[in-house]
Amino acid sequence: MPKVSPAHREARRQEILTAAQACFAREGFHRTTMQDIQREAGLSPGLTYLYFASKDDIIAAVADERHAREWALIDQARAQGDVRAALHVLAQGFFAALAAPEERASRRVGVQVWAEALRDPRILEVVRRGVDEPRRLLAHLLNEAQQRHELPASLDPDAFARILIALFQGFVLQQAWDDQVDAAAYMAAVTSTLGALFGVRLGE
Amino acid sequence: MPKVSPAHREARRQEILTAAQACFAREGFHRTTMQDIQREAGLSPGLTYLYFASKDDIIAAVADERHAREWALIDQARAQGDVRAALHVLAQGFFAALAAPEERASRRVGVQVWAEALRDPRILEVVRRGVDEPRRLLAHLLNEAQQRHELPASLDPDAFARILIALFQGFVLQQAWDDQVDAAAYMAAVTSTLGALFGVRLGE
Amino acid sequence: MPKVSPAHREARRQEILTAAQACFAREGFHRTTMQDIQREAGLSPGLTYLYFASKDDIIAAVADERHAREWALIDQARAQGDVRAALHVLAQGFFAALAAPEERASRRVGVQVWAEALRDPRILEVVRRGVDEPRRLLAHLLNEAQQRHELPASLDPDAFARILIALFQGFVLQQAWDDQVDAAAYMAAVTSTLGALFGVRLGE
Amino acid sequence: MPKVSPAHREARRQEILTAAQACFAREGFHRTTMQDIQREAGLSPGLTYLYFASKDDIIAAVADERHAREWALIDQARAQGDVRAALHVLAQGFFAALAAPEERASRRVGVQVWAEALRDPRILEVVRRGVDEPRRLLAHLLNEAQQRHELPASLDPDAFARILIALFQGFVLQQAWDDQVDAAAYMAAVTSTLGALFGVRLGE
DNA sequence: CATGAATGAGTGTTCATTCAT
DNA sequence: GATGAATGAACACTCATTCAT
Repeated sequence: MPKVSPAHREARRQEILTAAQACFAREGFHRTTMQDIQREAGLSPGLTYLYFASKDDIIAAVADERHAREWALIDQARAQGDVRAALHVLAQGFFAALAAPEERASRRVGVQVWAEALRDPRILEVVRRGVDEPRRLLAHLLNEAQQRHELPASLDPDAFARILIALFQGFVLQQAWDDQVDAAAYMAAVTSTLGALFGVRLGE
Repeated sequence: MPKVSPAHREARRQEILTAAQACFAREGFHRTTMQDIQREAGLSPGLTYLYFASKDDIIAAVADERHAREWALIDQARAQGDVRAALHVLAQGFFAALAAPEERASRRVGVQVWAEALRDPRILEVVRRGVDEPRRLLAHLLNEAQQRHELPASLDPDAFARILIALFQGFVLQQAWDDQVDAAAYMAAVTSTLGALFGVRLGE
Repeated sequence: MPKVSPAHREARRQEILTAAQACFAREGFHRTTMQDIQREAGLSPGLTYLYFASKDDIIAAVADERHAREWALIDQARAQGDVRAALHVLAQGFFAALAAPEERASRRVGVQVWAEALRDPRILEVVRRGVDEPRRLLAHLLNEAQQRHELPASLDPDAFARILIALFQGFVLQQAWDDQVDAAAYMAAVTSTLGALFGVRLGE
Repeated sequence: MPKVSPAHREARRQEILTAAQACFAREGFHRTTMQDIQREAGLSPGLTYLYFASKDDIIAAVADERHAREWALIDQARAQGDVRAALHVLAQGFFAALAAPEERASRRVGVQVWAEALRDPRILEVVRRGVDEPRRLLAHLLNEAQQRHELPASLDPDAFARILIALFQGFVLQQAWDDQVDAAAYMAAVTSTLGALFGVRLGE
């Protein structure tokens, strides 16, 4: 039987993750020390280890967190009856994340997670699922669109899903390196480019 | 008067960078120790420091290296008299890099460089130039294509250049996480997507 | 709330300083490694750094320590109502330090501190205060003695204070180089030399 | 048979020692690297080792050099027929060294040599001879002065010789720490203090 | 549960010295 | 003789993690 309520435990866990994400955004995973995180969270070293077994665990948990909203979005898209509506939900959701200034720190951490995935298999797993899940949904949706002749039949749905994801990822990178990038102009260009294929404005 | 020829010096420098890149691809920047690099290169610790002042210097040099081929490509593209030919050179060049299996290690390092740019201003500089230079060239070429009515006039050339770069970057990421991704299918999808805009097959 | 009492902390600090002084006396500042100090103190490397930020910090603290007893002596002398009594306290105190065999290690470290002062401004500060404070007090006392006609009025009190200090410093050096030097004979000679000026035996 | 003339060899040796002393005065023995000395002297690393077997050898040689002038002075004093004249030569010689601003660097190195003597037996030897030789000469001269009743018979000549040397050493220290010290005032005070014993002005 | 003092293997880097040329 | 590239042991210091309290 836990000595603290599950709610309290979860709140503590979140405190640590929030503190960690703040540190990671500022200094990166490897320049951030456990002590940094502990100081930021106002917790003792020992306590941290009651919630996470290692620093790598915290990194993995932060990576996980980052994808939580994406999962929600995927589910929401899946719930739409209509292909077009589903695509709309996805487009809106992902590009909203790109435009929101308050997500900047989170996006910076995201880029680091992408690199970390190359070294830590657990994080690779997280990242892969973060790509594969939307990709499968998108491929499914695109396939349906093809069957309705809203999209050229010659297009490979899976490859095209990768394109849509790349358009998101690439912009996250470019924006991480330069705050001044015009997100709206990018989205408009994406919309009109894809519109040429769909005969529809996706981003609206 | 130096005891070793500049050519020998340069060869040594390359040995170190090659060894470093191999280590970085395997273990990442931060899990790679200087000793790892020295062992891989078969050189003593002291010698390494006659060529690079610090580990960060090596990382920066590796980042630089990675962009050298891109610069060459850019120059080659610029040298083409024809917009279409120039775009063709760029498309071929970048996507060839995506498909080549022997570039895998290099691409993995590239992803890490992207993350490192968020922490080291010198690397940010390198990465930014690596994006800005192609972007400007692309925007210029796209603009010319518009004036020849080969591309819709409504398209923002700069934003569209970012799209092309994102298509490259996103695929690098997806491929870094999963070897099995079908590069040819991706390129075909990109080609046909853009072809809808251009009325031309770029990737051929 | 600290887990260890301030008293324990201070004891630990002293352990480190004592160990450091022992090493420094044997091997000098620069041949002594942090590992030497840690081994001598029986402490782990990490712990050392919870008490001192750097090796230089330890050296500075050791230098400081060395002057602590001198300050106490100065204060004690200042507290004397009588010039003669004050001079007596100083003379006794300083020359007692010269004669005590158990202070040998400390005196050896002292000589090194004198040299280190030429390189480390923080130590220069410590050393300067260690000279200036006694000098000012001595000059003041000598001046008073002059006003009582116990000392020739022609004597420059400040310069004479420097002489008294030099007599101490020079002997510390000579003794550091050769254990066999006869401290008692030196003190007797100093006493009779100065006695010729004062018409009084200082060192008794 | 040497490949270079002895004169050339000696000149080279001097170049190295001069460069070393300059470095030592600036940075101290331990912060000065062999490379610093080599750069200052404009010589290659290998060449340095044809003249000195180690860095410690250079330090020892620099220490030796520092005493060369003192030996000359001692010899000059010994050559005087008259005790008073001999003391005069010594007093003039040593105190001239204290006042000369161009000797500042040399005096700074001297203080470091004093500390180094505690660690390196070879340097201890040099330093000891640098003290013992003058001390014996002074003791001898003072003894003669006593026999002429120019000095109280009760004075221990050897201890008094140590006093004279201490007056020199102490001032070297005080001056090394503070350029602004008034050398003339110090010498005047020494002169009048000792004059009370001798009934003669030594420093003039 | 919570603390924070303590650990110690490991890090990037330096530098006196050597030796093939 | 002279060079300077090369060596590698040693250094000060860090930090993820543990565990007695």
